[in-house]
Amino acid sequence: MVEQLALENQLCFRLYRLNKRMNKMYAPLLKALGLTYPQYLVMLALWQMSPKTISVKALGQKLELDSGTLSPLLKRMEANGLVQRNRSQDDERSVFVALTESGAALQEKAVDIPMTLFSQTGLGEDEYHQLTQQLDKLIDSTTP
Amino acid sequence: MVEQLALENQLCFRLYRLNKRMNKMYAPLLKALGLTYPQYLVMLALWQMSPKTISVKALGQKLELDSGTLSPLLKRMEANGLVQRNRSQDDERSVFVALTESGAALQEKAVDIPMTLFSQTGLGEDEYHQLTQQLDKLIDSTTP
DNA sequence: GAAAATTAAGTTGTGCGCAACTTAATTTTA
DNA sequence: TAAAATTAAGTTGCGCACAACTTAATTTTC
Repeated sequence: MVEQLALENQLCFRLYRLNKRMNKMYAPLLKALGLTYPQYLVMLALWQMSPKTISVKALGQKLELDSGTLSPLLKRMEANGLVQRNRSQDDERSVFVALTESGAALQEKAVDIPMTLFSQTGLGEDEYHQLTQQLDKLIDSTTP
Repeated sequence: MVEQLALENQLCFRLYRLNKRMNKMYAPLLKALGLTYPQYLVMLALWQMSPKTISVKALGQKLELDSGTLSPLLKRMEANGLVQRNRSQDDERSVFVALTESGAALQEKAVDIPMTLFSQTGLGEDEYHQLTQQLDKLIDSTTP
């Protein structure tokens, strides 16, 4: 057996498992808000820029998702009353996404989520910041 | 805006993006072998223990996947001639997964993948090992 | 040793995630 | 300015990933 092919030695497998575990830690908290994890990311983006709106294109660049993922996802979020979609007047190819009132109001119920999750990781501040730095380095070196 | 809710400050978002980018870096290499990324993980597990076989249950524990994911995935892999599935004689509830000849032979074409990917990250040995240590720490603190 | 509980694999339904494609609007180019 | 190229969103098809459930086999309990 080639050691490099061992499952435990794969960086990608670590990221794969961690990402799934994170998802499972978020799931119960987000379910209480009626959100899936990628929908939560959309809400984070919209809360952050509210009351400004953002095009599907720009949202896709922020979240690194294409229209094949975003279009149906945003449709579901609109059906759930979280966002509204409006075609741009300037350029009728573009669609802008805006928070509804209840979508904006949901932020209140979400403010504690990051701290709750941070506590659940059991990491110290230092370890946390070290890790984010390391991840940023790798993210930079894999710019799409 | 609450700073903690900012998209850029989320550890989970870093992991989410990195995991997706990793997948996209692997995709073309794996496509040449007729594998998807999770199928590659199954092959890594099987190559590592070959010629011993493994139950679907144990494979699921290794990869942190449940039967809802593994059953159809293994069925596709069997249809592609990579693995065989056999119900255990001892316990007819269990199914054991074994490499076919061509599945085992595929390892030769995969040996260079880890090194190729490592090169593409542009990370040094030190950075790489620091990162894996950090990730292991977090993985440990989120044991399912 | 028969009923109850547990276990392993598989099925169903939903939501991503993306490649490949379509449609319609806008921009570029000749 | 008319044709060609580009762009934005959406659709289709496929493969995960998982919750919730079903089925069948085994183990536990009384």
